[in-house]
Amino acid sequence: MAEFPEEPIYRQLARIGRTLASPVRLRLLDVLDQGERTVEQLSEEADIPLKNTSAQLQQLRAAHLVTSRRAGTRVYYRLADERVSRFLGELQDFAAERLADLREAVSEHLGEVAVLEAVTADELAARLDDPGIVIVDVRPAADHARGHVPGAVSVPLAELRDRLDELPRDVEIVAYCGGPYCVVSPQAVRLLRDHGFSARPLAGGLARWRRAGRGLRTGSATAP
Amino acid sequence: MAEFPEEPIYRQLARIGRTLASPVRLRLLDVLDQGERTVEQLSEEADIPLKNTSAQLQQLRAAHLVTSRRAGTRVYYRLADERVSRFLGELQDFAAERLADLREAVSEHLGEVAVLEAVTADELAARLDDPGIVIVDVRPAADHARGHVPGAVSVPLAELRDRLDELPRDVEIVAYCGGPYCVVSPQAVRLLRDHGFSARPLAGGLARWRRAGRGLRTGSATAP
DNA sequence: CCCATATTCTATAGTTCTTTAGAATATGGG
DNA sequence: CCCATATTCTAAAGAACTATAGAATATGGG
Repeated sequence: MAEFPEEPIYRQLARIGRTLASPVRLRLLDVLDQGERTVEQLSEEADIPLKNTSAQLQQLRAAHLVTSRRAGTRVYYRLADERVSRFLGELQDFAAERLADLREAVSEHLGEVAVLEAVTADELAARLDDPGIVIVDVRPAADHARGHVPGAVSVPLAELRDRLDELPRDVEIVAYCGGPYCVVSPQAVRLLRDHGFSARPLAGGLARWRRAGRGLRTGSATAP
Repeated sequence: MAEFPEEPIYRQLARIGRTLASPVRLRLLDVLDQGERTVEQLSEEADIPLKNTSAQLQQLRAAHLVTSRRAGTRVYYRLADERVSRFLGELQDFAAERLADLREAVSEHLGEVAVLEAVTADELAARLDDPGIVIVDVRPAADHARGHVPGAVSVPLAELRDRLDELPRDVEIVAYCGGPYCVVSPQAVRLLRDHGFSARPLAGGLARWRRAGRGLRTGSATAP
């Protein structure tokens, strides 16, 4: 056991690293970045056994990355603060930069098109007032109501096929969903393209938009 | 073993986390942030057994955080790029923000004064041309020659006691050394204060200065 | 007060990581 | 070509972490 004099300092730093060293915990953090969840919701949404979800949440809490509150018989977890979300984003960018295997896994999961042709948050921010684009929020309507990209229209993926005629054909459609590795918006883009629309996904979803310090709107919006 | 669909992505992210989960590796990264080193130099400077140093360097290289080059019979390691240094800094800030135990360990290691009364890089940058401060680089002269805060005078800690009369008594002295947890500049500050000087350390040392995107000067500088 | 539900705690098997000894490799000098 | 030096590879013991079963706790309702 190495015992250099700064060991206590680096041991503490390593606690953060260790907490970020588990795929399960990183997944939970990404889900929590979408908003507050109960243990059961997390378990279901992240597709992780309940007991393991609870156990990992204890570790996240011990590292002060999440906080919890009890409401009746449920316990709600959320990210400790907005800085955690930003740091997560930094980790993801940093990792993507240097691990080709990560870029490959993302490409495999989302599809190559979703990665290569994605609109960046900066690009979208610059074109918010451009009449040549329509922004479509393909998450469940409740998520849209809780906060969305300014001007974004809510068309949940499940309804998209039946509501194609609400969308204009002469402009570019930018579709987004929640997390940075969410497959919903790539699926929406594929569906739209199959029907002759010009569509691209938003890189990193709403999470990256928020992490870039971009504002959100709340409340509902009607179709264009 | 959890097997949610995004697992391959998060497994890759976790590789970076895992690499940052060891006190030994974090220490090695901080030493490498000071500049290129051979395995033996690292082992000695970080106070970690040679074989363990080598083993951990393999892992850092596998995660693409460091690169190496062979020169004759030595192998030199360095951080893979400047982004690694910045990310390290972000990790350190992020960890310090939420782990009271880390702040305590730093306080214990450096002394409370060094933490509470340190000059921030921003503050120092704003006062670079202020005639009311003198910046003293207390690292070995060779390190100073390789790069230093603009205007900084080289007075290695070992020589400080004998060169006190070179320093002005009517201005504030800012002393700095290399890494964020380096004890050399706090020691210099204590020595200076004991001799009636007004002195403060630079928070985070030259590492934080560099990570904040501040420029360096190279070459030698004479005493004030 | 007892019950059902949601979550956490305790204990443990299995896995992975760390450390280090000993063997192996690579380089330059004689 | 052989040797000394610096580093890495291989192997193995020990420590730490993950996942999960089973027991325990906390809450609100009847």
